[in-house]
Amino acid sequence: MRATQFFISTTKEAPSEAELVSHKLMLRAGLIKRLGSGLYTWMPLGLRVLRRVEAVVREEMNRAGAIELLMPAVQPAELWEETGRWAVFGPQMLKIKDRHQRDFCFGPTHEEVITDVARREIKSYRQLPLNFYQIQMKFRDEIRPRFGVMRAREFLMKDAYSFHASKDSLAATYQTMYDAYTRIFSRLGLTFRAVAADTGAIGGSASHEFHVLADSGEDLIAYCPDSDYAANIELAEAVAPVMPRAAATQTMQTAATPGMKSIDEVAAFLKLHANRTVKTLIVEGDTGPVALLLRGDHTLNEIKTEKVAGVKSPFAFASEADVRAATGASPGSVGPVGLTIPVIADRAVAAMSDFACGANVDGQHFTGVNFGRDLAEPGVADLRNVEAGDPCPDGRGTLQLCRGIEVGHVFQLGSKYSQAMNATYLDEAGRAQAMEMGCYGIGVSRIVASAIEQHHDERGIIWPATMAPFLLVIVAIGYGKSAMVKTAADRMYAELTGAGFDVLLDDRDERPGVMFADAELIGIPHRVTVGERGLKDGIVEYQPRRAESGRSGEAQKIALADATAFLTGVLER
RNA sequence: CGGGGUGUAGCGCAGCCCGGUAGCGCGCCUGCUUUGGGAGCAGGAUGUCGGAGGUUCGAAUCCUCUCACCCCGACCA
Repeated sequence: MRATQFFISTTKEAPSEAELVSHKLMLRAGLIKRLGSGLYTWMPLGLRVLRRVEAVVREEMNRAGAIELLMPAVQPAELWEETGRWAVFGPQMLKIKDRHQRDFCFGPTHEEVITDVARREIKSYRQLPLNFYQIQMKFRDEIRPRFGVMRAREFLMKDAYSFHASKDSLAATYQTMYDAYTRIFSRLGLTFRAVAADTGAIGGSASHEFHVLADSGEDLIAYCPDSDYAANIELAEAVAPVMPRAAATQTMQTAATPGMKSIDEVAAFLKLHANRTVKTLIVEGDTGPVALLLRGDHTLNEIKTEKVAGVKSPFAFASEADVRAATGASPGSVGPVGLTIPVIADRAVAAMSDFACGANVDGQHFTGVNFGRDLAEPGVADLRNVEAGDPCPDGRGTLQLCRGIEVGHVFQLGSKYSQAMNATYLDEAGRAQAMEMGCYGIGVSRIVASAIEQHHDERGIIWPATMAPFLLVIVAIGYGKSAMVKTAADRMYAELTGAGFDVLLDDRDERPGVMFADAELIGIPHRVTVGERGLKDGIVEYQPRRAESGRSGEAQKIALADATAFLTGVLER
């Protein structure tokens, strides 16, 4: 591609809305343009990158035996009503009406559509297993779109759905997909980690997320340096303390804590560490409010909590009025002593003695509280988020936390959708059986942003070769003025393009600085500079795009006669 | 949904407090000079000041409403 026949629109300054490096660089490099909140145009240069990522995903999916198809982006409501998700999916789903006032949605995901395909097409166990995938725009009406294409409302996703006659077959395909994902993210040059993930209300036996590791990531991952344990913090188990509960040594006393609402205030006032206090959270339960007890310095894990028996799912805090009705006190002074509603303590709380908590009278707390003496033994569950230094659930070492960007998710669905939609096949005995299903997603557009998060410097993007929009840029200095430069650059371009490489010939009538700066901002992995200065001595200069390898440059001088051969060797690597 | 903030040329911003009819940098156009790290000089174009209403002789500026966008929060016992 010649720059004069392409469209490059770089800027020195990024629009003020951009927060994240990747967002700023994508805007500055002219990869994307914003149309509205969470809506982006992929400009020609950005689209090249997106297509590159797609190509790797497609290759590996095909290699793993998945079969590509393409489903409609707009889906009828009836399908979603069959699974009950029309009502359940919530405001994230963009619902639209056609001219006949019939309900549709812009697909946020495609389980319903693919299951409909499967139930129409698959009749016999002989046809199974099957794994279908597509690469398509999804729309999810995020509460707060942000970070450019990282959390956009419309985004490109690869979604695959597999169908099986047995759980074993599902497990085998699940592993195949897991391995394919590992290959995909490795080929794309990303530093990533597969982590155990929440299986949610859907159930099923296994789910893993693939996270690109980056401090800017929105997810927290708990991992163990001493074992292969890694889990999303939503899921990571906080194990019970090994030390048994100490015997009570204090008597329960009332302390006036006027106006104090937060644990920090109360703990500071009582001269206690927050880990000697218990906070009581009133949440909605299946049959009225439920009290949850958490150590003062711990944080509630809503995902784990909503799976606890008796707690309402989805998770919701009780209203202030309900808190008052259930406890007689306002939030801030609530405690478990004397409550008549169900009380569930986190494992850490269950092992506490002589603790402080709210007294169910505004402005009062108790100290020296003990289970079994001052109040009944509570129900016990794992309610809290793990913290760095917590013991690893597999018993080997301690947990660390890091941040990640979720770029992939594999899931064993089981028969949830096939049962709801009556997707059955006939087994060997001629009996109708619900198909086992798996689903496997990759955020294609998000990969582009996350790659930049991992690969950039102060000059711009540094693309891994597998997703670069061009592999090499020929910076031709004075292309329009110097016949010598034009001849050499054209020949090199023709030879390398002929050899199948994606080469950008910068034949613009720009000053050298502009061309160098653009090449670095856009992040093309290899650069060769052709100018009269070098050609007079029969040389051109080669420089790879590496972190911090700017103008100080360790440019390598190459004889013009050897240039094509040299570059071919470099690019093939 | 709650809180905060911002809307002025394609982009980044000033002007607003203290009302007098809009400016700077980058970019863009023309010409000349320049050509190995985002050129110089000269000339030029571009704005319903987010929208609606109000106050006023007069509104980018003050008031009201509204829309859009950004950030933070949605952990409080």
